[in-house]
Amino acid sequence: MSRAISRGAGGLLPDRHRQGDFFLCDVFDAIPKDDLASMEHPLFSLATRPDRRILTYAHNGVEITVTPSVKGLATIHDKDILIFCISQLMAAINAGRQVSRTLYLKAHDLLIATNRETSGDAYRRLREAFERLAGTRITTNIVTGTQETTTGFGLIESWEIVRNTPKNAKGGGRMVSVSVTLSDWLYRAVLSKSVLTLSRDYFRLRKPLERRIYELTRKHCGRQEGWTVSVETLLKKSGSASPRRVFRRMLRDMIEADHLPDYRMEEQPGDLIRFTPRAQMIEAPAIPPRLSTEALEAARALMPGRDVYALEADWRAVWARSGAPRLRSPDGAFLGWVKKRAGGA
DNA sequence: CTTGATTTAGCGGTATCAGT
DNA sequence: ACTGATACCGCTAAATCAAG
Repeated sequence: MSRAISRGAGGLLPDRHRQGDFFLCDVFDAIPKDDLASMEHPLFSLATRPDRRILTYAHNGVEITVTPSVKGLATIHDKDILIFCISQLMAAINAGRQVSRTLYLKAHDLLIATNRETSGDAYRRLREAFERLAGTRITTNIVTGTQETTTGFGLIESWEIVRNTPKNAKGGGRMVSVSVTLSDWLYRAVLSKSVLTLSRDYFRLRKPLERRIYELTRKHCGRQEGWTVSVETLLKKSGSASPRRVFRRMLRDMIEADHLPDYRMEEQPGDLIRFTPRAQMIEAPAIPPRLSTEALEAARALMPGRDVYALEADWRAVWARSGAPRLRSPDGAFLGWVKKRAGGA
């Protein structure tokens, strides 16, 4: 009854849904101010109850204001939805498919990938998440010479949930499709591929703070040998509203749990935290295997009706997962994997 | 200046609360 | 059940103050 993986202090969530890469898009990378892009601007609330703070960041005369709607700031859970959307978009781009600002998703996929329940209550929460995402407004003023340009935008522009009317019990009230229109700037940021690949274990992180810290480390440490940061600046970068001592306590719990994918964390004297990449991160990124069009055609024949490019993306994920081995025959390996899948389900 | 007492600030811990 | 934020509690060290 008890899953070993979820036992113990602050366990990881079970890995119930393996799929393609996930990507993170830094909101401010889209803003054409180079020195801003290098900064961290916490946009998403870590709190589990409505956060109605107005966040303001100022740097070199540029001011950024994040204003929540009455529903509160978008939370880091809501960001998961955004990550999912961006990842879907990136998968389509990488597969060479046509993309647009509006994407259509299956509600079930979204809920599973973001580690939510699939109960009826989950639909309500998904709805609220969209409201927070669309309601959180970002305002910037950029001064160039004698002119000052002030722009405002939301995290997503619009959203739509389509569900069957709950007339009969048969399929009644089921959420069938979700369409999300990303804001223009976010869409352009994804198109220009200014995204960061996240560990597939990202969604297994339970704590919001763990997710946030991972994002920060992913961006700041990357593949470097280490990153040392003071608790104070980490507190600021994370956007946590907790006092420093409570925040420090959370960090120590994180160190104790040692859940962070790709990175190891330790406390150092002087109120410092050091992040070092785990062993497998050091290796240079491997070149993904190329598949011939013939192999894709053969895969299409093996699993008719399936999107072969999605299959390819899935297979690449599995390949990367297994340590990115050098393949003598990528086509053969791919077709073998597809055959196994076609036979299984 | 030294001594002692009092306030202040920071830390850690625990309980509570409102969210998922 | 578990999270982050908050409010307490007790403890310690530094800072402040009031005489001697």
